Amino acid sequence: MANDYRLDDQVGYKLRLATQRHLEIFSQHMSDVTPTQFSILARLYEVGETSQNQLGRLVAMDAATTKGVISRLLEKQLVEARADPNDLRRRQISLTDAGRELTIASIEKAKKISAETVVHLTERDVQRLLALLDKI
Amino acid sequence: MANDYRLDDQVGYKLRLATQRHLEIFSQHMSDVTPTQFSILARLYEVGETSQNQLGRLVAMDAATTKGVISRLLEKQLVEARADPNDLRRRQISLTDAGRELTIASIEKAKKISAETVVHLTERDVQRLLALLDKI
DNA sequence: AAATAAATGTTTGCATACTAATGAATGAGG
DNA sequence: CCTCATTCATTAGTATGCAAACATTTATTT
Repeated sequence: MANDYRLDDQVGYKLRLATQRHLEIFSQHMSDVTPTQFSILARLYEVGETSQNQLGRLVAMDAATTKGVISRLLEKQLVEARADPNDLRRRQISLTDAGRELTIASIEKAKKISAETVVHLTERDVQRLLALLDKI
Repeated sequence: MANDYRLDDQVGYKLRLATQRHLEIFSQHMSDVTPTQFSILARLYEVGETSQNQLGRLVAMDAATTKGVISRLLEKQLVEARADPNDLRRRQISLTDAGRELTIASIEKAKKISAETVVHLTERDVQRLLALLDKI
């Protein structure tokens, strides 16, 4: 029977709505870069210079997607790329000074974004939610 | 301090990863239509003929996005559009016979998809997760 | 060393998604 | 009846995101 299926009760649908809400909050607080661009910057800040593909893997992003994101960050001069002398296939990516500054400032905003996203949840519920999402 | 910020612990990041996993499961089980297209079909099956904009709202989708999805469903002849005689701005959308059949069959697959997405969670945890996502 | 396999990055094509701007049609109020 | 804000649908522009095909380079096998 197809009558006992309610779209609104499905995990996937709710995930989409939650993500939608999160993205809305994100764009309100951070206008310089997109969520995807920020995750690249934040990871780059954590790990330092890395190859483009490796960086993509570190944020669970497709190689093709990563290329596009990096291109836009290059245009904004937030990251820079150089050839790896040891491996001619590789393209080493690193933060520029401007990129580092913006990343540090953005991380403070990101904390607020995360907090506002779960503003209707108790601290205990947040931990529970994160754990449940991990199991998916 | 930016040192106590871990990208991997953020709600937004985990939401993206969970969604990613879900989409992967989805595409494995349902190849005829995309998740977005399916949600339009499922809703249309629930509510019957509706205007395009209204339908978009019913699945929390932007009007511009909705237009694209409907266009592709029209090409696949799963839905049909007709002018509303009472309101010339409106475009009434409804399922074709083929669309209804595919929707009914797809709903069964969708149940499996939802189940597989939360396969690592207990029934109790699933309910908890859905409730927590609702609060976001 | 030659052949094979694997990794890296690029490009193309398709499908979301959102913003902003536009034009047509409608409805409410004066 | 007329104006004006609103609604509906479309279009253009930007940014993800994935699959598939490709060239280059590196690693592994034979």
